[in-house]
Formats: sequence, structure tokens, C-alpha cells
Amino acid sequence: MSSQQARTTARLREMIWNGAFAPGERITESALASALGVSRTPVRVALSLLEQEGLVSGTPNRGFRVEAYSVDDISDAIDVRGTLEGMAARLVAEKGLPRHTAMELRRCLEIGDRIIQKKLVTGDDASDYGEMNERFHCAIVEASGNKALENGLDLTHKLPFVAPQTVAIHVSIDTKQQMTVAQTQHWLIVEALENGEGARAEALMREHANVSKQALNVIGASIESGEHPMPPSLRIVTA
Amino acid sequence: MSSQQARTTARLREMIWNGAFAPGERITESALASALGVSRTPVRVALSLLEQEGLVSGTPNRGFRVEAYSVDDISDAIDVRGTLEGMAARLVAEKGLPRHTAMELRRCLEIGDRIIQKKLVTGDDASDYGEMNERFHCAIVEASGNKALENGLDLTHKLPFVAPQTVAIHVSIDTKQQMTVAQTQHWLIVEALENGEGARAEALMREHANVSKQALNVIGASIESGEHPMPPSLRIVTA
DNA sequence: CCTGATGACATTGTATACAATATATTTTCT
DNA sequence: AGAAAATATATTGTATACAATGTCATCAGG
Repeated sequence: MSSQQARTTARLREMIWNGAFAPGERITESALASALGVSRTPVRVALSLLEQEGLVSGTPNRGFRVEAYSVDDISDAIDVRGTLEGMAARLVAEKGLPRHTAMELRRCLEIGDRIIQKKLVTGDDASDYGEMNERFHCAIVEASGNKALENGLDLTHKLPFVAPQTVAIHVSIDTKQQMTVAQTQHWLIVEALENGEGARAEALMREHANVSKQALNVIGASIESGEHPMPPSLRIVTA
Repeated sequence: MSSQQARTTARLREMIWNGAFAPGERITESALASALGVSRTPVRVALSLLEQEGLVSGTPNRGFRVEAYSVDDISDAIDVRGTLEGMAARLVAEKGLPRHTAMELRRCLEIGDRIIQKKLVTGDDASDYGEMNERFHCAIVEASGNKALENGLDLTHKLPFVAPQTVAIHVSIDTKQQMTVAQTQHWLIVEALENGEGARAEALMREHANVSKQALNVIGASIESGEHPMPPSLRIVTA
């Protein structure tokens, strides 16, 4: 895939994530093409790709619509992520934690500890945590050495709010607490991996995904109550 | 996606499954387009889609190559399938087996029993079993009501030898035995689902995927020994 | 006034033409 | 003769044009 193709796909994905379209809204290729300053050709393949990712749905000769995601749908996707990452953790524990993976995980733990120890958690901290979190999860999945697993997880990450780095993006009252919980779990997961405790690592990793669900629920609640301003990246059917 | 787009994608996917290309072979768009009797445009999107499925890999400005799959890669994908289907089974058991799903599963059990009871299993029987098997697995996944789960499984099914209906396609000496094992597991799975035994259903379903792995190993062995003629749908790097 | 048909319009699907990039071949210089 | 540069060829990436299909509005008929 070409660079511009990829860029167009990424931009469109981000637009959908950011709620540039109403749920169920129809996307006309030409309009989108001129909006992005490209021709219809790359837009077409972008739409086809995003269809496979589940962000839009197309019907023959009738174009594409953006898919409407409920909070439950996202929650389901997080479950899938947890299950697959749990599998990855078990595999790593069973096959043995490679040296360089162990080191990477240790680095992540350090970064996390440093952020947690702060009195006041800023937006930058949350963003740093998100970055670290992604590294942590990626390291484990990579170490599993299972390409199909990696592919499946990639798919879930392309849904809004499912990727691990989005856990801490939205700074709310509970952010620090959530990060603390997550960080504690990271420690336990590494312990299990180092001890070769496959079942434990799997269980911990599954449970760990629930942090994301909790964050999602917080956001969902704040929208319904109308307290917090809706973050741009949440145009989800909350019903 | 248009009908011809879909057809082109499906045809190309099948060509790759059937070993029309050597592993790692480069695919030139124009050649493929003229071979399929269409223009380059639908070929391009087909290639992009198959890239997401993992059948080909593309690099910018340098086109696409067909991915080389080892037996281990396929085995890994089957593991992923088992894990996800296990999750589906657990969900169904926990949420309660819907009436119409239970009936569909019962029908599948009947069909399976009838095939197993035969003295001699023909190729048609194996194909019937494969069809039934797909219905069985689909019914459970659908009943889980988790769209992300369904998406992830769809992805794995697009790899050769991973979809459930391929279990019994290749008639070998062990086919009947494998079908018998699988059918027994189907019975147990239904039992667990009806009793709401989530953990048991999950474990059974995970184990159930190993039937596919066994079938895969049989094929892999028969290739290496050169005994059986290589089935057309296996151009896998066996090393 | 509502229902159904017909035509105008818009949008998608496909092919082709052109530009950009990579690959292969030839040519030139050491 | 071997290596590097330059040209030629092939292939990909993008845009646009045309055909096919779907959508909508208008109008006739009940």
C-alpha cells in the first residue's frame, strides 16, 4: 500500500474516531475526496479497508455508511482484546520470557511508577502513561510470537477506545486511580511472566482489560449526565 | 463493496489458497488483472484487503508479494480461533442459550451422528460434515452477540486451513476418527452450554480446535513423506 | 389525496490515461 | 574487465472519464 493510501486511510479512520460523521451517516466518495484533497481512488480503498475494520459498512452500488457503535459494542471489543492479550501472556509465560522483553517490561514498570508517584497527574503524564502502556502490551504480544494473534489484536485496536494507549488519554477525576490500579496489575503480570505462571498471567491480563472498560464507563456516564463536555473522540450511540 | 470487487477479492483469495502463487512470489497488478479479465482497479483493492487479511504483504511503490505460511503459522491461527470460540462459548453459557440457537445446535448434532454412524465415510460425507461444522460454530459465535468477536474470527477464517469447515475436507485415513472425536466434543459443548457451565464450555471449545491442528499435522506429515499427493490447497512452507 | 410510474439527477463501479517511482539494461570511464 | 552512471523499461500510484446503477422528484392516474 502506498504512502498516500495509508495516509488517507489513517486520516479517514481518525475522522471517524473524532466523530466527524454522525453514526449511520452516509459517506459520499467524491465529497470526502475533495475534502481530503485527493481523488476518489484512494478514498475508495480506504473505505474498503475501514469496512474490514468495522468502522464503516458498505452495500453494493449503494456506498458506505459509518457504523454506529454503542458503549456495549466497545465494551465487547475490549473483552476480545483482554481475551487475546490473556492468550499472549499465557504463551509468553509458557514459552519463557525472552531476555530483551523482560528488560522492556522492567523499563515500562519504572516509567509507570514514576508517573504514579507524582502528587498531581497532568495531561502530559496521562499521555506518557498511555504511551508506556502501549509499549507494555506490545512487548508481550510480540514475545508471544503468534502472528495471527497480533493481527487479531491489531483489528481491535482500530476501534475507538479499545487500543491500550487510550486508557489514560481522557483525564478525569478517576484517571490517577485507574492508572494506579493498572500499574499494580502490570507488576503482577510481569511477576507471573517471569515465574512462568501461564494460567495466572492469562487471568491477570484478562482482568487488566477491565480498566479500559471502567474508563469507558466513566466517559459514558459523564456524557449522559452532561457534566463533562463530550470529548471529540466520542460520538457513540449511548443508548 | 461492489459485487465484482467482492468476486475479484474472493477469486484472488482462493487462488492464493490453492497455491496459484509460490510463497513470496511477487504479484503484478496488470498481469493479474488481465488473467482475471478485469481492470487494475478492482485488483488493487482486492490486494489491499488481502493484505489486511495477511495473505499478501505490500510495500509502498513496490507492489505486493504473497505471504509464506508455515505450518506453525497456521497452527498459531488455529490457537487464536480456539481461544476466541472458547470465549464465545463461555459468553453463551453465561448469558443463556437462546431457544433457536439450541435448536440449531441440536440439528447439527443429529446430522453429525448420522454421518458418524455410517460404516464407510465418503468425500461427500466429509463435505457435509464440514458444512454442518461451520453451522455449529457459527451458531455459537452468533449467539454470543459480540460483534468484535465475530470480526476477529472472520479474520482467522480467511487464512488457509483455519476455517472450521476445512476440518474434514481432506479425506485421509484418520478422517472418520477425527470426525468422531469432533462430534463427541460437539455433544459435550452443547451440554455445557445448556447447563450454563461457562468455564467448561470455554475449555471444551478451546480443546475442540485441536482437531483442526491434528488434521493439519496429518497433512503436513503426508507432504513431507511424499506419500499422499499434495492437495492443491496446500502450498505452505513446510520447513 | 394518495399511489405508482417515469424521467432527471446523483453516486457508485470500472476502465484507462498519465505521472511518479523502481528496476533492468546499456553505456561510459577507470 | 569491472564498477558506476545514465538511460530505458516496467510497474505502481493517482486522477479522470465513462458506464451502470441507484435515488429522488415530478407527474399522471386512481
